Amino acid sequence: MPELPEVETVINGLKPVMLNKKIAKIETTRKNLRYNFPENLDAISKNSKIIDMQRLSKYIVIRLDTGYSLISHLGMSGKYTIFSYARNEKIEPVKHDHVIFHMDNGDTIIYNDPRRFGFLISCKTEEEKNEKHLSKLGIDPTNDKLTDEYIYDKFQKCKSNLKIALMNQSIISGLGNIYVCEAMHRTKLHPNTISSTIPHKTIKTLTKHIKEIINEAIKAGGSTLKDYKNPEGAMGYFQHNFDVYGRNGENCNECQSEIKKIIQGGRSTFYCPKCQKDIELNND
DNA sequence: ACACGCTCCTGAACGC
DNA sequence: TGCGTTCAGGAGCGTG
Repeated sequence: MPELPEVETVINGLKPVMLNKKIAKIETTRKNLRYNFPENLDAISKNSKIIDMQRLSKYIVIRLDTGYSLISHLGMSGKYTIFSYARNEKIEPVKHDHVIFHMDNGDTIIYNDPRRFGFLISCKTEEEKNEKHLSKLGIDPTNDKLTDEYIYDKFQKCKSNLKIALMNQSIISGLGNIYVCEAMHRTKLHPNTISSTIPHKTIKTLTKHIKEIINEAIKAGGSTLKDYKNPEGAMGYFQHNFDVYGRNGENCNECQSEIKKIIQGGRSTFYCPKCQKDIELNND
């Protein structure tokens, strides 16, 4: 599933064919994904030029010279596929193609999303800061402004456990289930630890690990970008080896203990009961 | 103001 | 073999 590093990979793959290029037309094959497509999609995008593209958290923001921005989210299963006109790539429509970007140079970019948790919405570029998805975002892990002081301060005010706090997009924006699990494991913190009880020193290590893990994954994504056309022709998701995510029942790489899966906030958490101790309770 | 749990959706992975 | 059931997940939103 696309998390921050995958979105970064996708936007880097899209930039060469979209940034500073003109959109002839955006075609949609249904009314909506998670939300309805913008009613004024044609008016704001037809014959417009893409003047900027930026990843904000897990959102792809496409800024047009009409003064509007398109906001794309990949949800669970969203994929972009590029068909290059210059390279004579034949467009092959497949099930769940929902949005087709016809560029004026003949390139075609298709958004496909089987589960339709993704979306494409728009707002005026000058009103991005007030857009409901973008307005409440915390600090991105790739941003130097994400410091241990910031996280420590936020966590001091937080009553919830570490897993929930790290998933809170208004504190750190862009961290998802996978990288939260990995960061807690690398820092040897139990997912049930109450956020406010974690010492500043430990938060410092946690902050370092969050940045490390995200940067490693972005780097891994970048290295696969060279041949972004996988057998399906879709771009973006690279295989990555995780220490705990999805590995319940398997052995911890550190201590060989069995990795457990618990549910927190309705979502799976994977952790090693031996490596990851609760600071306060020192329990399993 | 916070913390839950529900909701959207499909396909993969099971179980009988 | 083939059916039915369960589950996964981002994030807004409604409820308690």
